[in-house]
Amino acid sequence: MERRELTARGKERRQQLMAYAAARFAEGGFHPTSVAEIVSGLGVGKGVFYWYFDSKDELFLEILKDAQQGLRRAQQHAIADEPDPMRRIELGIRASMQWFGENRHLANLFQFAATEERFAPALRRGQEIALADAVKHVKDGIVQGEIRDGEPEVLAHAMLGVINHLVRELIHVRGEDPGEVADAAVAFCLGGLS
Amino acid sequence: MERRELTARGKERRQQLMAYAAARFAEGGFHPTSVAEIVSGLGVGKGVFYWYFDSKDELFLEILKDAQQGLRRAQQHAIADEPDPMRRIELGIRASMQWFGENRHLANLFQFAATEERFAPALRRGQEIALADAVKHVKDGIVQGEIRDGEPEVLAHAMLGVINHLVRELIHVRGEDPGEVADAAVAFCLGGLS
DNA sequence: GGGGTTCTTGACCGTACGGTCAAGAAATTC
DNA sequence: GAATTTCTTGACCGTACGGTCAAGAACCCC
Repeated sequence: MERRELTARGKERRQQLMAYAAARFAEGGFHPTSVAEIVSGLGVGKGVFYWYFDSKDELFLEILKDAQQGLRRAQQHAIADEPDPMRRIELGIRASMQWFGENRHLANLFQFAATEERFAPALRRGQEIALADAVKHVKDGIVQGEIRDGEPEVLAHAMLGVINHLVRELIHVRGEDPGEVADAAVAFCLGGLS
Repeated sequence: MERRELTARGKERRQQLMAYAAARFAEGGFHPTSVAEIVSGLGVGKGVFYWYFDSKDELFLEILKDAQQGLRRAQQHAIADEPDPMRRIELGIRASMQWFGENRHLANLFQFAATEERFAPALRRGQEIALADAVKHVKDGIVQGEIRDGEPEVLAHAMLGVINHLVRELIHVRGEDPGEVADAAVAFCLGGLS
């Protein structure tokens, strides 16, 4: 979609729309949250929405992309200076938990995106990247003999499953501390890998 | 909702509607799949739908309840005669994978249900039961010294996370064999617990 | 085969939604 | 300060949806 250039003011509006819409989507669901609801909640006219986005779907995809980028950036930043694969895995898990702790509502959006065909491909693209990162570390760990031999992709998927689920159930629903949940996730995953 | 008595023929129709709707919801999403689409796909009039269900929402909740019951029944049946907690956990995992292998599309419905406030409570009720089952086995395992000390609920959640994610990504998306995926899940979970 | 019940039809209704657009306000540029 | 571009308004449009209902078909029981 050909996106026109925006001024600084315009970029801010765009961010405002995305942030507010993300919160509403996470709380009430994508479909039940109407465009009218989003703009009226922000006190602006409907035209504003369609000035910045071509459609409601496009907005959702942009939110999704932003979120995935943010999460990945947090992970990369956390493990940047760590050479040991096991430690990298641990730091990655902790960074993910931390990030989700600060962006609780986005877990809901990822979850929803997986359930609709038109959003699933976009979600998958981001997940493939996260998976590839994890797989690399697992392979390194196998080479070093710290991880039992097994299909690295399956092991990596298992870790993602633990992280996703604990984020949802313990951090998002039960409001537990991301640091403590991360301790449990790290212990479980490292045990599961060895 | 006061449900009237149904004849054998009526019960069959009801099942037919639920099965077909579940398949469509899983494939296209709950909201994008209209009632008109469901009935026309079955070659019946719209009145049939509203004879058996009060609303689209109620249908979804019934599908959800049925699915959760089916899964739990499969798990209970699998572990019925096994006294050892570790083996019970293993058999429970295998039974879950097996069941999801035969009901792939339902994983999507569970996923979606979690994202909308009006369905989340119903989903949660079923999950609490599954969690309680798992917690019991984990506690038994701790008593027996086969599982490291830790919050049983967190460990149980971690297992559910592994199962859910591997079902989605490996069985549903990649079409892998439930038995093999179960092997990996069991290995990862038992490692994570010990 | 008549009378009652269960089930089916599909046109119809009200509404709420995503999206458009002509008109104009603000900001920016010269 | 006029011209131009960026942004905003909100009434409006077409449509598709969930749900209703009067009418009737199918089935069942005596």
